[in-house]
Amino acid sequence: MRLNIGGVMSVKHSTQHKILDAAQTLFAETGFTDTSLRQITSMAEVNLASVNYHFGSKKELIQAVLQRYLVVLMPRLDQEFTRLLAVQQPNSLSQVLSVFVKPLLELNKVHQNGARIFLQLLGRGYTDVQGHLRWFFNHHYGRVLDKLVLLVQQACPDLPPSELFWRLHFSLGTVVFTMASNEALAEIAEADFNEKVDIEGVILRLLPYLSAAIAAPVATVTQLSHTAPAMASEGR
Amino acid sequence: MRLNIGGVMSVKHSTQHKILDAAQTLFAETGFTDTSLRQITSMAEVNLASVNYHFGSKKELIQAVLQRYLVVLMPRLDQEFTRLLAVQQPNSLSQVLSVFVKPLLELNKVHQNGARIFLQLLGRGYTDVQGHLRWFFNHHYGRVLDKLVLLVQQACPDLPPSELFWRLHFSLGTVVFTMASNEALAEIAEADFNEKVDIEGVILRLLPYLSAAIAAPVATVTQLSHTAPAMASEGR
DNA sequence: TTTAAATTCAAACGTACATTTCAAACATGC
DNA sequence: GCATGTTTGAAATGTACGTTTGAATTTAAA
Repeated sequence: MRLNIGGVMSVKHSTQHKILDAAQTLFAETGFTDTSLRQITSMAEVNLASVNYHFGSKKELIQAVLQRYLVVLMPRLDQEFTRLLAVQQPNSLSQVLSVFVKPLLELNKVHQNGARIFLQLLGRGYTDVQGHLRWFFNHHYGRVLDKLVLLVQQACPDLPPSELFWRLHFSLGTVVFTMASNEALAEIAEADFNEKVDIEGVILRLLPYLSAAIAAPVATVTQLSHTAPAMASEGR
Repeated sequence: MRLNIGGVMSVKHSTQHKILDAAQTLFAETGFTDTSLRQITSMAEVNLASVNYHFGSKKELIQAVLQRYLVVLMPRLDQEFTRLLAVQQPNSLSQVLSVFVKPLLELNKVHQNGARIFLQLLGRGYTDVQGHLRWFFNHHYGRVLDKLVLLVQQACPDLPPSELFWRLHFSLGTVVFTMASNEALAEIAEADFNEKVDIEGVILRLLPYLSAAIAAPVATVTQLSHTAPAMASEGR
């Protein structure tokens, strides 16, 4: 029989567990498409067929790897969002963004380096094609993210909804890309600035950056046309 | 014989040209690894073997696709950077970032939707594994980007170099991710806000966002430890 | 027109992949 | 200890890939 992903197999590292551990590492490093089941089962020291036996397919394995973190993270985030929404006066933007920090870092309890690995996987999920992952995210966790939008809206009442939409996606891009190339960046940072940077360091560097970015003054039409004059686009 | 990428074959669409056009579209949509030469040659309506005949390998095709834009964009950027570096008093951050707009939009002359396609390809180049592309970028255009760093440094003299390093990469992520998912975002924006958005619109929305982000106040140690208290990380 | 090079073409090659198969090993409750 | 259900194992299947080949065709110079 197969499945039973959420169940408590535990005790000694089961085959499922070994597969998940190897898969997340390789997926985070190399992306989903560029990681083969043979690499995974070889690193996990299990038989090739066991992936399809336990998870059904590679696609479902990918989702299982993400689920392990999402089922921990999203309820925590939901709880934080709900708490912030309950207070009387609106929260500041940096307050809103700060609630990500603890839940994310608690992913380190799920697995060593869990926070980094999860964010890398999230990045892969958005940049690799993997259409099923986008659907997967929205279908399961769309409600939670709606609360985030509401909170940011309250924190930045002057921001038009469409501008807020774009800026939240800009911010998602910042996080996701940073995490996808995290290893390379951390290496360079260490070599060039002699600065050891862990995932917590990166997250804390992101906060002021994103706070300022999302709350930036909206460019007026005159400013825009002055900044980038002439140049008729042929595009679209 | 093969190669002669920069040459003026023109007249009627040559096989090389047709391959490049099809390849850039598919690469931008699906990424490098997930696009097969068979898809490309089928869309281009040329023989499968012609890719290897004209470009040598898939890897070299990828580089050729990018080169078509880079050879136009980078000298233009270099010229703008040099101009800004020549003026007496330092430029503001938004002045520095604004110089990207025109050179980018001029890529629409290289090919229809060239600016969007190039930025999407750039994103793929950073997020897909493709180690050779990172080397390719740095080797050919590292000098130009050094000037950008210098300009931003002058515009934000209070920013420590390591902080600047991270923020520039955050910004790269913002741009690259936005462009990679540009199509999906533009669709949503149009559906939800009845707002037609082209590549120029996105770029102009990015400017104030990035300006504010890069110039954000640097979080002090006390601020950091207050924002995210306790929670000892087990990571790394 | 002849000739040689450049290009196209259909076919094949070798490799790697996800997935399936089915027998063997293992565990578990009776 | 036997029988039953679960998990593993080695091997094979079929598909898709990048690349190579060599003959056919087109191009362009002599």
